[in-house]
Amino acid sequence: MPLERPADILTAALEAFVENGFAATRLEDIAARAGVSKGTLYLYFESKDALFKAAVRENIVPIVERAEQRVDEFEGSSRDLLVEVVRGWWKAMHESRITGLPKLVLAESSNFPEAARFYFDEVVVRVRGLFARALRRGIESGEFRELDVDYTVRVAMAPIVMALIWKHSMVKCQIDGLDFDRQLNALIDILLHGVVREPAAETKDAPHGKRRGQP
Amino acid sequence: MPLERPADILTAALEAFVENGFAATRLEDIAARAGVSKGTLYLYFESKDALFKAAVRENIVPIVERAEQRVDEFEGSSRDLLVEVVRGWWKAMHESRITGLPKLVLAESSNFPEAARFYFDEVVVRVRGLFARALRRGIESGEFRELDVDYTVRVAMAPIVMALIWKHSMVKCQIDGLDFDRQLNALIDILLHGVVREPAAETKDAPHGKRRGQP
Amino acid sequence: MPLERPADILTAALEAFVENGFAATRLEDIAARAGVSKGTLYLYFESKDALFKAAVRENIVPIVERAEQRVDEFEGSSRDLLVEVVRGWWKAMHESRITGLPKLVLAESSNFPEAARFYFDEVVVRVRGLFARALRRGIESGEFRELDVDYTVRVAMAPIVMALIWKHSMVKCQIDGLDFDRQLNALIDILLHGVVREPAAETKDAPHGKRRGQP
Amino acid sequence: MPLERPADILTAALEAFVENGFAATRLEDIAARAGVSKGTLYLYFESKDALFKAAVRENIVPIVERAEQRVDEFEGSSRDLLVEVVRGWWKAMHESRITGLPKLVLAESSNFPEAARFYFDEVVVRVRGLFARALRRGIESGEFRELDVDYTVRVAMAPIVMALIWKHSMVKCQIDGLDFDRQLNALIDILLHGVVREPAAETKDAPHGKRRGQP
DNA sequence: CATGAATGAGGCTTCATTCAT
DNA sequence: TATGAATGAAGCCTCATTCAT
Repeated sequence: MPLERPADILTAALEAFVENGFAATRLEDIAARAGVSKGTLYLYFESKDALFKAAVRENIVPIVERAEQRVDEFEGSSRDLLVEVVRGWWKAMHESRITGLPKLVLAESSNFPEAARFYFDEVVVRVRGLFARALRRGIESGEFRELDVDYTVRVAMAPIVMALIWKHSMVKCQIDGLDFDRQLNALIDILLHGVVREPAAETKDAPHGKRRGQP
Repeated sequence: MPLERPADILTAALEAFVENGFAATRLEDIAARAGVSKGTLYLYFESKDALFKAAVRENIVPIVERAEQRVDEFEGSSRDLLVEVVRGWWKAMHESRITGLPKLVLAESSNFPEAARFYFDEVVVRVRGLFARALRRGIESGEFRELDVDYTVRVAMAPIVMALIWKHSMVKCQIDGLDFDRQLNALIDILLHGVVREPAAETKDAPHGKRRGQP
Repeated sequence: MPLERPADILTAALEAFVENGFAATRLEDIAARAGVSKGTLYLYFESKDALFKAAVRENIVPIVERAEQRVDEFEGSSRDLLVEVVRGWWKAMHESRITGLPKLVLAESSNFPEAARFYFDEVVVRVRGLFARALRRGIESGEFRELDVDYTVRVAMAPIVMALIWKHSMVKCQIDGLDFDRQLNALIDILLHGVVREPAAETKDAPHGKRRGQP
Repeated sequence: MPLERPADILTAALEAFVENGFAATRLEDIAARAGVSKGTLYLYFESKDALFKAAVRENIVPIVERAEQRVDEFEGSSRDLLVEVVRGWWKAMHESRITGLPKLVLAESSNFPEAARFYFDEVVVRVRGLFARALRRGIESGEFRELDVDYTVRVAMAPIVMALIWKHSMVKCQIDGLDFDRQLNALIDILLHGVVREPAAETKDAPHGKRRGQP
C-alpha cells in the first residue's frame, strides 16, 4: 500500500495537469485527487516542477517495444501490417492512462522543453519509426506506391493524436462528440485507398473495408 | 475598437497566450510585447479573462466565408475542389496571425469552455462543413467512393491542425522541424489515393498526380 | 516622499530583525512597521534575504571616518585621546539607529556569513584600528605601559559592544537595567588605571576621575 | 532523566540552536545530530519550545556554587582573588559545553524572555556577585581604589562574554581569530593596572606582573 | 489617455507535530 | 521505546488589479 502512494500521486497529477494545464493546476487539487494532503506531495517530489516532469516521464511506458518486434516479424501483407500498426498503437494509447499526454506535452512544451524533448525522443520518434517501417516495407514489396514516407507518417498519425487531444478538450467539455472506432476506420480507409474511386480497388479490399457512409 | 492600440494588445496577448498558456502568461509580458504599460491593458479590457476571450474572439477572422462561396461555385472536378479546399484553408490559416489559435483553444478548453465553444462553432464546424461539402459533391458525382464523410473530414483536417500545433510547440522549441509544403503534398496525396498501389489508378490520375516520394 | 519608502522599510526591517532575529521575523511585521503592504517590500527588495543584507549594509554608515582623522590630529595627552576615542565611538553608535547591529550580525553570522564579514571589515576592523592607534601613541610617548595592544583593544571595546547587545536583549525585556553613563565612566576608569590603588595615581587623575562607589 | 538519550538530545539541541538560532533550527537537524529520529524528540520533550528551554536550563550547571565558597575562604591578596575569579569563571565556562549559551540567550531573549530571565538569575547575577565580592574585599582592605563596583563588574565580565560570543560567530565563520589566553591576560592586566604608566606601581606588582606586550 | 507604484489574495513550500506500526 | 510517513498551519512570494498622478 505505501508503495502505491507515489504512483497514485502521479496518476492524480497527470489527470489534473492534462485537464487544466500546469500553471492552472493547484497542488491542493492534485493532493485531493490522490487522497493525500498537500504536504505529502513533498515527501515524494521536490517541487511542482519535479512532479510535472515525473508525471510525464513515468507515464511514458514502453508501449512501443513489443510493437517494434511485431513489425519485424509480421508475415502478412504490408496493408495488413499498416492496419496492425495503426490499430496497435491506437489500442496501446487508448487503453493506457496516458491518453492525455500529447495534449499536455504539446501545451506545455514552451514551459517544459526538456519534458517535450523527452516525449519526442521516447514516443514520437519511435512511433514514427514504426509507421515508417511499415510503409517502407510496402513500398519495397511493390504493394504501396512511392511515397514521401516521412510526411505520410505524419498524415497517418495526426488523426489519432488529434483524437486524443480532442478527447481531452472538446469532448471533455461536451462541445463535440467522438466515435473512436469510426475515426479509426475512416483513417485506415483513407490511408489505404484515398477518396478517389479507383476501379480495381473495390474488390480487393472488400474483406477489410468498412467504408460506408455515416450511419 | 477602431484604434490600433487595442489591436496591438490583442496581437501581443495572443502571442503570449499561445506560447505559455493562459495561467503562465503575466499581464506584464503582454504589456511589454505590446509596448504599453500594465495599467493600459485595463483601459481596453476588463480583466485578464476578458483579454483572453477577446484575443480568441477577435482573431477568428471570417476566413471561411469566401471559401464557402467558392465551393458552391466551383466548376472543376471534385478532386480539384478537395485540393482547393485543403490548400485554401491551409493558406488562410497559415498566412494569418492566428496559427496559434488551435493550440491555445484546445489547451485552455477546460479553463475557457465558452471560448472553446465559440471557436468550435465559428471555425471547426464551418471548416468541417467545407470539407464535407467537397466530399459529398465527389461522392454524388461518382468521382469519390462511398465514405464516412464526417470522419473522413477529420482525417483530412487533422494533419493540418497538427502541423499548426506542432509549429507552436515542437518546432518552436527546436525539438523537431516541419516542412509545410511537403506536409500538405503528402496529405493531398494520401487523401486522394491512399498508399496502396491500385493498377488502373496510375494512368487515370497521371495528369494530377504529384504522388511521389520526396523530391 | 517616494524616495523615503525604501529607507523606511530598511529601518523597520532592522528593528524587527534585531528584535526577533532573521528567521523569526515575518515580512508582514516589517511591512506593518513600515506602514506598507507585504507586496510593497518586493518592489524594493528581491527577497527576505536581500532585505536582510540591505538592512545590514545600508545601516553601516561611515561613522569611523571622521574619528580616524581626529585621532591623527589630536594634540592632547594620549590619555585624553583614549577617552576621546571611547566616548566618540560610543556616541556615534548610541546616537545612530544602528545600536542593534552588533547583536543582529553576531546572532546571524552563521546564516549570513557575508553580512558578518562585511560588518567585520567595515566596522570592527576600523574601530579596532582607532583604539589601536590611540594605544600605540600612548605607548610610544611613554604615557602608557607596554601592552598587548591587539587584545587590549578588545578589552576596551567589549564593554561597549556588550552594553549595546544588552540594551537590545536584557534591557529590552526588562530583565536588567543599564546606565550607559556609569558604564562608560567605569570603563574609562578601569581602562586608564585598573582597580589597584597605586600611590601617585590618585592626585594626577583627580580631574577626570568619577570613581565613586555605587550611589 | 537518568538515561543518556535526553542528554544527548539536549547537547545536540544546544549546538544547533547556538549555531543557527531557534527559529532557523529544524528539529530534523537536532535529531540528526543526536543520532535519533525526529519522532524520538517528542518522547522526551513536549515541543520545540520546551526543548529550547530545557537546553538552556539543563546546561546551566551549578558552576558558580563552589566558586562562591572559595571566594569566602580565599586567604591571599584581593588582587590574587580577582585574578582567581576571572580565571576560574573563564575556565568553568570554557571547559564546559555551554560556551554558546550567552550568544543564544542574548539572541533569543525577545522570543524567550523566561529563558533569558532564568539565565540572568542563575548565571549573570551570581557571577556578578562573585566579581562584586572580590572587588569589595579589595576596596575594604585598601588594596583597591574606590570603584563603581556594579559597573566595574560589567567591565570585567564583558571581554569574557564577548570572547565566547565571538567564538561562536566570527571565529566559527572564520572571519576572525581569537587567542583566548592572550585575551585573558590582557583583561587581567588592564583590570589590575589600566593602561597608564604609574611610577610606583611597577615595583610593587613585579612579582605578579604579566603585563607586557605580545611576546 | 497613460503610467507604474501599491495592494492583497492566493499558491507553493517548509516544518513542527502527530500517530500507526 | 523508536520510527518516519503524514498532516496542515503558516510564511514567502507572485501577480492580477487598482488608483493617484
